[in-house]
Amino acid sequence: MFQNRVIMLADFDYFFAQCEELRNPAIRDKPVVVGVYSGRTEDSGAVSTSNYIARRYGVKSGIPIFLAKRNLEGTDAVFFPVDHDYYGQISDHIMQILSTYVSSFEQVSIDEAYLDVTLQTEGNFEKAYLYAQRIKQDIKVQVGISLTIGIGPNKLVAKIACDSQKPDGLTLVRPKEAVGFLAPLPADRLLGVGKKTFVRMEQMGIKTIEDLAKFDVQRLIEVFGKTLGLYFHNAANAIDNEPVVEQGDAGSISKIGTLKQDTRDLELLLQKTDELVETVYQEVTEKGYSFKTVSIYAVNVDLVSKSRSFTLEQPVKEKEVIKRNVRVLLEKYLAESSLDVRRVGVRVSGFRKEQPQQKQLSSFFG
DNA sequence: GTATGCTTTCGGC
DNA sequence: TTACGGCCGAAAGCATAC
Repeated sequence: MFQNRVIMLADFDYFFAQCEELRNPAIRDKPVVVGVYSGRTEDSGAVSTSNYIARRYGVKSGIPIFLAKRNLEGTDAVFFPVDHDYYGQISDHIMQILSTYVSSFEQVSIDEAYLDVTLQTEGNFEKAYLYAQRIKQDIKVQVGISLTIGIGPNKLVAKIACDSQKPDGLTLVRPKEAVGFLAPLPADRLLGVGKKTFVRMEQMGIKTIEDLAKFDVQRLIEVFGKTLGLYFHNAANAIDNEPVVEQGDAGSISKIGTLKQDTRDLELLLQKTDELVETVYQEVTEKGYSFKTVSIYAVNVDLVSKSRSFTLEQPVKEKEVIKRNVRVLLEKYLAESSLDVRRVGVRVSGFRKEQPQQKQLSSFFG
């Protein structure tokens, strides 16, 4: 029908902090910091998001809250604890509006979504640019939130286009421009290229996406295997056929909590994990899942995190199975470590949806 | 030999 | 003399299956 797809990535700007600005517009010209408070001491916790004014003071996602306070001393900065329910409501509202603009929609997180607007724009990138302006304006008027949109011929290019200019950005990369747009960027900007892979690539003389695009495919396949080698070659040449599709449910459910005080006492740890198991189990049950893998997670006093997991032969759905395995995994972990634990977590994954009946099987045999 | 699955760690938000 | 969340999927490195 059309020569190319038109894909957008919409990313809500500094989302949690912008939600707080929306709730209380008087703070818009102040540094705004949203953090997760662990409850241990007054300022124990970490920054989740901050607005761009706070970022000028080096206050960004992940740093300790007390450090953020220190950096912002003498300013009229305001701090908030995360209010996930409120941000979720605003996110749902925006997502609902966005989804009316597209033929395919894929929410990737609370503040990001891919839009396939090929039909709506008739495959025309000039129309797409105007269309994106309209979408941004509509969200601004209806919800009061600004967002950044990247437009490209596929998800890969749309994502990198989006990253290139924010907040309140709109970046268009036409099909003809895509290869040149990616060319100067470091190869690790591609999904699938982590630290180790990037080092291996550098050793092969590959630093930029352009280097990767020009590299002999056969040799890429020899080094990284057929699947990855071909994927790298295509991605570097701005070829990506991943469709925009509604995401299924998450692949894992986990709960993590910070202990009142550090300990390596099994029973004290179990007190905390039992609480976490209750919440995890409730969610798993609501979704009607069976699960195959149980994991524990521990952050030691040195802030290094460790995990242990166990996969069952068959999917099961009993709370007792989680509890039993959490105990075994904690025992195993404590035997291997000598440090006190600061935070613990429980994770279950490997979900199967409960099959209420076996109708599907008949077609398989029929 | 390549694909898939499992475990642990990493990193983005 | 420090200091620091909670989640998720991706990445990495093996082991085993096909």
